Amino acid sequence: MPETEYESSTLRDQLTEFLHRRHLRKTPERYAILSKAIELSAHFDVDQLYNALETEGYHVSRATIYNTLELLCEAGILNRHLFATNLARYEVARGSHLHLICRKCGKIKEIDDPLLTQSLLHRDYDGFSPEYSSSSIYGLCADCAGQ
Amino acid sequence: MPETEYESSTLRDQLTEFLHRRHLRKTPERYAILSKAIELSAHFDVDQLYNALETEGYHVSRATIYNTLELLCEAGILNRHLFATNLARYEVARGSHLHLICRKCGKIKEIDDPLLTQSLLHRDYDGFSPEYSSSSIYGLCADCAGQ
DNA sequence: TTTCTTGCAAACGATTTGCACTTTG
DNA sequence: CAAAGTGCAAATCGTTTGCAAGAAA
Repeated sequence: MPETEYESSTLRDQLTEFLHRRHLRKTPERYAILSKAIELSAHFDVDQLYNALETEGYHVSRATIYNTLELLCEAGILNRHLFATNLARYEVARGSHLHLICRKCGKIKEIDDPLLTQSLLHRDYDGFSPEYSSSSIYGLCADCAGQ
Repeated sequence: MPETEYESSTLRDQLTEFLHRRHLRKTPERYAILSKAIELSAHFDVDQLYNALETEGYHVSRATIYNTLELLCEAGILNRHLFATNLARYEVARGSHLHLICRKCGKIKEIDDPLLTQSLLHRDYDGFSPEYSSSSIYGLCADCAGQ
């Protein structure tokens, strides 16, 4: 069984468990949105998800997408990010996030750093319970710095 | 001389130098906005700055505030952040930023960590030139976790 | 006097909201 | 069937933009 399918079914189970625990309904829209989010996997925004679903003939209103993405964030399945622009971006939750953000062209490069994440999430924050972290390094990318 | 005044004049000089270098004009609005930004110091948003200026009888249009804050970011005097909400927040640039963000009530607590910042800014990022960093830890604050 | 800035109001665009209709439990 | 969820369109609201009037160089 391919790893992505394994992950994907795990996440679906995670959603089912979450919906059950909160007495919320298991609608097809919610699972369709989760599947597409997993498929897009890297940072995606609401419109990309909307278009991807539309392309394969599956129609869901934007309002539902907004609702569901918020739900998936609460379930800890997705993380929501706001970088330079005012456009929310989502990604499947993984512990480690280190983003190199060019403040000129807005390009975002992602770097994995499990060690940093571990150290950020396992400190004592005096009552605050950490769930996930996101570190952003702002600067100039090679292209923008070189001109 | 109090430390804040010292810092404040340094930042004003920094702005003057920046405007000179870029052949931009030294308008009273730009200095008024910088002064108020320094006075607010912690995270503030456009409206807080606007109201603070308005309260003391100094009128500047929002458009000018937006323009100037962007300028101050380019000058490296302020940093712009987007946390949970879609509202840009600014703060006087300091190397270290570690934010504890409650994903329920949106409260932001700031923690200083010069060591973390140093380690983030002095790595080799393969062509990318880091300028400043911001780390965000998302989770639940003591109040929201305890209910 | 030339060009940059400002202010105002209109435009924009991502997100939210209200409400009638549909579906899940 | 009752309550929750969806779709649609209108409303919201932070931010951007166009342009005429004002100020810096």
